[in-house]
Amino acid sequence: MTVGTNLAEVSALIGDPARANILAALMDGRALTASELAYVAGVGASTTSVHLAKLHDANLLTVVKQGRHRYFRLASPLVSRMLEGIMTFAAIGSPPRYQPRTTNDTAMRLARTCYDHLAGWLGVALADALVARGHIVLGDDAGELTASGIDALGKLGLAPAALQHSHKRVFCRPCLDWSERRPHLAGAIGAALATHCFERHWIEHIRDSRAVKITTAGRAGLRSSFGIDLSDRPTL
Amino acid sequence: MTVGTNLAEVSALIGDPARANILAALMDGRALTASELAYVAGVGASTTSVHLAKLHDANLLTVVKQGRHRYFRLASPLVSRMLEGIMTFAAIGSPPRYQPRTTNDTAMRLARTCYDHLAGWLGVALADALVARGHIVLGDDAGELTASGIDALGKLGLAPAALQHSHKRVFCRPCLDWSERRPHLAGAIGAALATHCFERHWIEHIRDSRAVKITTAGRAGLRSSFGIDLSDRPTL
DNA sequence: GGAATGCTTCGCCCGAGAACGAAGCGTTCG
DNA sequence: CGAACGCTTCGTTCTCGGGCGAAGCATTCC
Repeated sequence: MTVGTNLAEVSALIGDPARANILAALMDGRALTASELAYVAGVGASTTSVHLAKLHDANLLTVVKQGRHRYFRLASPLVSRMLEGIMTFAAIGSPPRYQPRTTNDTAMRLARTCYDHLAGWLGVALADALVARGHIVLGDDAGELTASGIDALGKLGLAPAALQHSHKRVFCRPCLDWSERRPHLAGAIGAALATHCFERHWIEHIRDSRAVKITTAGRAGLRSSFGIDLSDRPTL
Repeated sequence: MTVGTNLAEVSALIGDPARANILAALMDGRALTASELAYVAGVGASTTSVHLAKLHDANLLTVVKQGRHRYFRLASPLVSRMLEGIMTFAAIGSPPRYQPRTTNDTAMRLARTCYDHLAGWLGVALADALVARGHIVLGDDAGELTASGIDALGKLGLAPAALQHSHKRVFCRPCLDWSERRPHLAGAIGAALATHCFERHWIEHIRDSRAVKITTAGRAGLRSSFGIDLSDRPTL
């Protein structure tokens, strides 16, 4: 069976804990060096080298040499999607078993990027707020911006109507959040909202992570614009 | 790393050739018995039993007892999506290496179902035909039915306008075809087209497979309705 | 130039887990 | 009721591949 074979080969590649850690660390699209990846993988440099070679051979990673460093990154958005698909199942479809929380984990669960939009508690809260106010209607597979939504987001300077009719990209769709297990907003509108938050410095990237920090200005802005209350959330 | 661990566990589960064959065989949503799965897995009954138990424990499969048979099926659409994601990468992102073709493989590549819509050569040809005639505009991530498309599909009795404004489901989106490596049509419109073809007996399910057979009536109908020429395609 | 750094290659060890066959248990058929 | 069937459990074997450290090869720093 040629189909099953490829399925098995690729999955087996991801199925090693060290390699899975490497791939998870690269999920946000950054490029990391072999040494950094050895650290996140939790194994020695020599072992990591072998793993990276395999991932590279299978076209999961691309590599660029820079001086005496070798920077690895995910080879394509296809790889990200594949990994996100597996992680989503692992988080949602799998039995809710006890998982120790790390500090970084807490930050990731509060707010992080997912491709170009927001995920984590914040991402879900944002989606909830827009749905609660009748700005967005969300289905299982797609969503729709209502007239009041076009109006409200327009007042924030987002010009959603302009995005709405490009068919290059889905305008509004739910994206299952693996930590909250509920949908957040993806598609053009999700990206626009994330950009908006970054531009106003409501959120900032946390170094070496997909997690984002919610600034003081962000706490105020998210409350006044969307009614999102962060007072009972950890400051980190 | 709690995230990477789950990723690895799930992937390792899929990463065994026997289990991958089992999952691939269940991809179309049918339920198969343990014996049938033992056959597709290519291992003995006892070994299969262990594999099925693992897949079941991890919530990838559900099982229903019926007499002395145990029927297994994929536990949820989430599992299908995950597997489709991996298979897509395996087919597209991986190096184009030599793959021996089996008879069944040929049928699968000609026409098959992908969830509820059509894939394979036929699926891509259908998408191409609609795009070429200006009925559909396809982007990377979404697609749009044009006025001429609404008109043309309406004449076939599809009432696309009715489907278009339910936001429960994406109306039209491209879905990367792993055998053709080009997009076919998914979403509500893809499903409607597939249903249309089945209802008119243009295509029929092939027993024990996701592959579909194109009937003589189908060859005529696909040509007259969409200009799809199957004369140089194998009859099987 | 020499030392330090980053990464890879090699050889070895070792454990996890996939496979099988035999035996056991429950269901159905004649 | 006995036989056949479908599936699981058990015990054993054995292979694959991940792990490490030492050594080797680049590149860069001082």
